[in-house]
Amino acid sequence: MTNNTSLRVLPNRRHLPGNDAAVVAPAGIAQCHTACSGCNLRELCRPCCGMTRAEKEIAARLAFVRSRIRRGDALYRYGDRFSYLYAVRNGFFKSIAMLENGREQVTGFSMAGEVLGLDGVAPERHACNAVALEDSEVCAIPFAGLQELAQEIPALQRHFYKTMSREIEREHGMMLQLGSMNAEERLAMFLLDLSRRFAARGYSRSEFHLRMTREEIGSYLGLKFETVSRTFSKFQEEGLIGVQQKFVSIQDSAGLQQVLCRNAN
Amino acid sequence: MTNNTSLRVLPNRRHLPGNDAAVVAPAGIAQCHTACSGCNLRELCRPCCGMTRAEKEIAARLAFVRSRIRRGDALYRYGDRFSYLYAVRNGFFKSIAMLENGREQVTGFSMAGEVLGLDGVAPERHACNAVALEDSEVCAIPFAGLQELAQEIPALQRHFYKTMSREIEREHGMMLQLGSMNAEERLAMFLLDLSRRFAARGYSRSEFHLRMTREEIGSYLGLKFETVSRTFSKFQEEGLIGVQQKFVSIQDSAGLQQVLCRNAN
DNA sequence: CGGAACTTTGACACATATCAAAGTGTGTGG
DNA sequence: CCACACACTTTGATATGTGTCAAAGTTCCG
Repeated sequence: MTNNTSLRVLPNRRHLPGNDAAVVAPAGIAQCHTACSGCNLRELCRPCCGMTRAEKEIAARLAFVRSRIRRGDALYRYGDRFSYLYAVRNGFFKSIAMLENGREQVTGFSMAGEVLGLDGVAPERHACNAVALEDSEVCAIPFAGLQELAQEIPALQRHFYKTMSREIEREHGMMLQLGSMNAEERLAMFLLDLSRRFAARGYSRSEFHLRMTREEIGSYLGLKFETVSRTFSKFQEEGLIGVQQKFVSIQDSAGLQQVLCRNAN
Repeated sequence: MTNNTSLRVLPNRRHLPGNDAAVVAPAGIAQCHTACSGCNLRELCRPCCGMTRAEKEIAARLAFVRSRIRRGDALYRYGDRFSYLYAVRNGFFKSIAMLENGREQVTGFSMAGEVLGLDGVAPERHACNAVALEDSEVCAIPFAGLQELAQEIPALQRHFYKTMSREIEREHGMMLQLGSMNAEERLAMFLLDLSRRFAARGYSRSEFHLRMTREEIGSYLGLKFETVSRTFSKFQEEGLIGVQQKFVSIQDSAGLQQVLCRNAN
């Protein structure tokens, strides 16, 4: 059923403390110098805008490792050594950060064309778990190689800076959301954000199915799952959206946007 | 009173929409190729560990512009063109992010040795206001020059990556704090974080005075200022800290740390 | 000295959490 | 293919933490 010529399944590594020799790309994974044509990665792999032909040739040197992650499996875990950035080719991931006392929280959802793993650059270990919410494919980009290459190609360097800075921006936005918004506003922003990102990838802006549970949404938004569920119901009663389990249709996008304003101080 | 030979005061620019020609470093500011000896910057300016003598000479090419910011003045404002990163030499800053609907929130406090302005890299405009909470001095580091230089010096490049990644880490931590902690836990973390940062700079770990108001702390932690005040009082009653207006003494650091655990789910 | 900004404290309101129970969907093994 | 178990979702009743409003106290600064 699976095509093993160029893709392999990453084994579902259980995280054992101290076990970090067996890193993310086991020897078994086939290396494929993909041309990346047809890949819908938008952020990291495609600084083509600013690249000369020569630079593109250099870029071809960088060996991307593609791999499949099955639903429920971890792409990486807290404490794993940081060696790769991951560009999501397709599928859907959640990132989970941990605090010392065992508390954890979903810090983000990643879909096709987005980059995972930036959290690991400074500590050289991953600071969170990344788990696939559906069967997914990623390109593993060796960070050391990327650094070398960026040293030669200023456009790539700039592009990478921007990717990181955009992540900082995104988190600023989340802090605003978590720090100063009520449940309705948080969920409205969440839905509008998903809608925008699906649209940017050519999917419907108004109908999509959620890959995550109410509990995961709640964790991400700093709410309990019951509150998420109630707020979904409320939006539905108000005619803003239609919900049926994981299927969501946005019926009044402008109305959702107004939710963000109506409680503004 | 002010020594104008090498330092000048940045004029207090009121932000006018569309006025971004007059950027952060007006012609009047004296350029000083500081040797940075004695400067206690820890993050950006001093990747000396990995630098050879030749690299250090190259680094000397990068012209840092030092400037003073008076209490209450903005180092940069939302929408300003991004040209510089700022290393805080001394003093104290708050960063304020804005949302479309006029809502705003303190997203961070910066003290000596920390870097300000990373939010501007991707959008090429600053995404928040940075305001001095006391008379302060910064080194303005031209980002374009830094990029060029980093192109030549891999160690600097890596150092800069790490600086950005550390900022991402910090914001993950804030998301956890805002998303899953109650008021006591948030304030305990805040105090312990301040304590640690002061200690790292050679100041007392147990006694310091807050540069920010209760309202600014509240904005940062996603709480109202009354709640901040009440929680301070509660900690004092419990013997964890002593508070007198802006002066805080940490009397039971371990006890504060236990606050973080006692409500852990 | 007077006023402004900030802080503390109290009383009460309200949003969200908590606890509980029923309902729905989904996948698996017989 | 059905039946069962499990995970997830919805909804209700109640509890609680934090927000809101108000007033008095403190500090700071002109």
